[in-house]
Amino acid sequence: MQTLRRPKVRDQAVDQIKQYIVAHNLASGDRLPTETQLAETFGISRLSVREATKSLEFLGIVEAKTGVGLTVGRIDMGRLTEHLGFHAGLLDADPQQLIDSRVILETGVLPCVARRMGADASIEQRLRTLIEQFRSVRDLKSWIVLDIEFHRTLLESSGLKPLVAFGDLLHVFFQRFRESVKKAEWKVGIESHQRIVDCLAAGDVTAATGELRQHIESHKERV
Amino acid sequence: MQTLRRPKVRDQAVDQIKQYIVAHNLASGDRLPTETQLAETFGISRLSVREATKSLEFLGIVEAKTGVGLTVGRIDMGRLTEHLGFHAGLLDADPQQLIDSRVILETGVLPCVARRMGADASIEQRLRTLIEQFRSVRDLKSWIVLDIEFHRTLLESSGLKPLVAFGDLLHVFFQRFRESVKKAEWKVGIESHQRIVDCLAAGDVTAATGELRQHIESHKERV
DNA sequence: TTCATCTGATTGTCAGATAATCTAGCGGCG
DNA sequence: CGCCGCTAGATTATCTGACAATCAGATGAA
Repeated sequence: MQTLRRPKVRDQAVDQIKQYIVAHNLASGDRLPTETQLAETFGISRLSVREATKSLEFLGIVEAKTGVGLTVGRIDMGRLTEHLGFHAGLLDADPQQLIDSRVILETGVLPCVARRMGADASIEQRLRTLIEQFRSVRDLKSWIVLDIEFHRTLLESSGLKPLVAFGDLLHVFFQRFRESVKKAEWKVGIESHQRIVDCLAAGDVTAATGELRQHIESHKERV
Repeated sequence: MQTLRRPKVRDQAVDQIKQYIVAHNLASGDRLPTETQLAETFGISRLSVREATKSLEFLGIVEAKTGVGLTVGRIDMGRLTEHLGFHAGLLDADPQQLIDSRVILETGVLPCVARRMGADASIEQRLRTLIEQFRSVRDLKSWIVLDIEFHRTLLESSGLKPLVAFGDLLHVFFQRFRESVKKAEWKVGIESHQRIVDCLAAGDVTAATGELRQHIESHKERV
């Protein structure tokens, strides 16, 4: 039997606010109508509008300042990670699928990265600087930060912003595996990063792809 | 100067609820106290508790059912991507990047799809059924619906849910070019779909990849 | 001009009330 | 005994009205 449920007012409000942002082509920092105005426009109480804006604010889609008003915000994955990662058990994603997705995503951009690397020397420079920083890492926490940074930079080097955004999201769900990385594996990971950049710089995309695949799939052993 | 601001009640509530989940080691589906009880426990009004739970519900950390109560939720990537369209990486992305991202995403899953196709005949069946439906299409609107359905099915065939979610998101931003597709291009697109499935069924991933790349990149002419 | 102050606008929080919805238990009926 | 509908209680969903806290800009004095 299909339980037909009345659509909740607050969810409608969420959709309408999002729709408002899109329709008016608002960017980060732009003003939104006040809560009262939104309530009147949508024909609902201010409280329902509030629940909607508070939800959107939680994700960073809107920002609210006391005495000022609502503005369009900017989603940052750091905050998202913080809220979602507090209890890894709640994340519903198959580890196997996460790994495979990352492999496809990151190996997929390599041809693009190699091409741009040839045209812009600063890209290789940036990656190599990161690898240097790895050598002075002492604790797991900073290793994780650097590892995420490295893979993010790799995606950024492709110049494809949508994939960077998606990569960030994957990392949120990936976090829990990272925490079980053993110290012995750090060194292996660093070497692996090194080889990937070397291959790319040499224009050998195939070798870089194989190396990166193996690097990411090494997480499967910890599942 | 450091602007010290009074910590907001609902943010404290959010933290306390998260803390409650961790402290009691609750898993997905477990009951939470009622809103009233939480309000009393935290010494705040029920409204503030509500704003906190609604925010957490938005992310999927908790679930609220009318007449039942609050339970701990399960965070899935699909829900998140649904709201993540506002991420700067996507809003700012130019058409070129969207196309390139799609190429990488969809060609990336092809090896995986071909592999699964060999093991499960229903996958090929599903794709071919869609191609059949294309032949009876009359207007642009239904062609678009079918086209999206085809590419979604392709991604689903890989079994990688995260990529399906991301593909859905990309399609939202892709919508605008689709509407300028000329009728003459329909037929080309349909033939293209046909060849992709044929190549996959024959196990020729390389040919399928080339075909699919060309198929998606044909949108570049309309930018 | 420059600075302190005032004022209006806007969000933040609270209290109380009513509607909608679900679960569980009760009782009737075959 | 077992099944079914129904009621009662619990719980979230929504609304109304009110007041506090905060901030940006206007106002006015030195």
